[in-house]
Amino acid sequence: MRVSREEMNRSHERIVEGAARLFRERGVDNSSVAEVMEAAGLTHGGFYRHFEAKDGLVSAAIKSAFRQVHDLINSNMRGNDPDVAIARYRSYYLSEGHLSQPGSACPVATLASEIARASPDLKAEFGNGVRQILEVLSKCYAGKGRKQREAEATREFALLVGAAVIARACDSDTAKVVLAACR
Amino acid sequence: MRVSREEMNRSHERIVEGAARLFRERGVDNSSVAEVMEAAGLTHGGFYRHFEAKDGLVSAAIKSAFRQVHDLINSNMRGNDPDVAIARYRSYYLSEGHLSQPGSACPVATLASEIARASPDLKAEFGNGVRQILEVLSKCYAGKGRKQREAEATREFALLVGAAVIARACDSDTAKVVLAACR
DNA sequence: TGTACATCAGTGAACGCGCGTTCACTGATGTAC
DNA sequence: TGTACATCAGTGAACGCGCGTTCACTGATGTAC
Repeated sequence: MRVSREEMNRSHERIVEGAARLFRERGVDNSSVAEVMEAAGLTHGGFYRHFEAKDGLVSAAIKSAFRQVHDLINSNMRGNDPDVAIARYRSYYLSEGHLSQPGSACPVATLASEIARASPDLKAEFGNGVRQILEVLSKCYAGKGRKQREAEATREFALLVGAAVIARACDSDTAKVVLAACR
Repeated sequence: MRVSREEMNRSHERIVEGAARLFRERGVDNSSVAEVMEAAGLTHGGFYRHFEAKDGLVSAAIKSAFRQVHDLINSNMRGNDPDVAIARYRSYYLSEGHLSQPGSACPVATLASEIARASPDLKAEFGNGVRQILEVLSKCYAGKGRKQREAEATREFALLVGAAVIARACDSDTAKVVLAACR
């Protein structure tokens, strides 16, 4: 039966946020529309009142995941020394908590290889998210030119993404060695 | 009709090497058994004379992909200064050629996030491959203790994997910026 | 070395299954008067 | 403010499709004599 506009907006949000979590946990292709709808407390048929196809949900979920981590970085940096902020971010990124909770983790470390095979539109979406993260991290590198700060932030982020991706794909012994070297 | 043992061994090799390429290009779940067999010049039904299930092929393909890149690193280092070798490896890893040919590229940058959701056995397999790469790269860092050299090699490798993973998932403008900063 | 027979690599139709998507339907919501 | 009706968010059965896997079959290979 029809629900109110308010209720529908809440449903939409639950669908997108649930997808943002499920996609990071199990991958986009391994998360079915039915699972996403069930996580939102709905049935699969209603999905197409919210999106024309699964593709649209992927785009919305990526946006949502990036917004989430972007907010997290911003709030963690507020009131902190830039230097301290970077150290905290690195420590968080390579922490057991971040690595074992992919559903709320950085989408770059969880979704990148699937997006690598996706449409140009999704890649552009993903690129936007990456640039936003890099922009915030750049502020943590004092002195030198803007370009140099951006380059340093980029290298830092690439190191973190690489370490997280490798650690999650290996047995825990190998993961520990990799993480220890990168922390 | 039955074929000779020699012929069967050749088939097996074609299956595994084709899978190692296909899995890196399209992902494990997006490559069907039928596609792998077709790439090997066979039909899907014969697959089960070579493996009990697709899982076994994944394991063999990962081994094959790691062997391939491991050989490549080794032969590229032969006769080179350790310092030069690292620079060459970095330049190769972030090159257009390596990034645009995932089928013959480093399996860590292409398969890691899928393996992250796989069985402990596959993760152990993957961990072995990673450790072998790190071992060879470690030799390029002169002086200091063995542990310190290993840590430096690990950070270098994580940076490369992260940069490659990010670059492949973004629009080409963002990719260029990321690669320029990491080269 | 020949011969007779068991083996088994490879074929292609068929299986059950889960997927993304469609559709007729329900009934509360939103709107026009 | 009430009333009558159109709209449409959500339901659940049904669709075609591709997947991993199975199986009866074929005929060249490998083996025992």
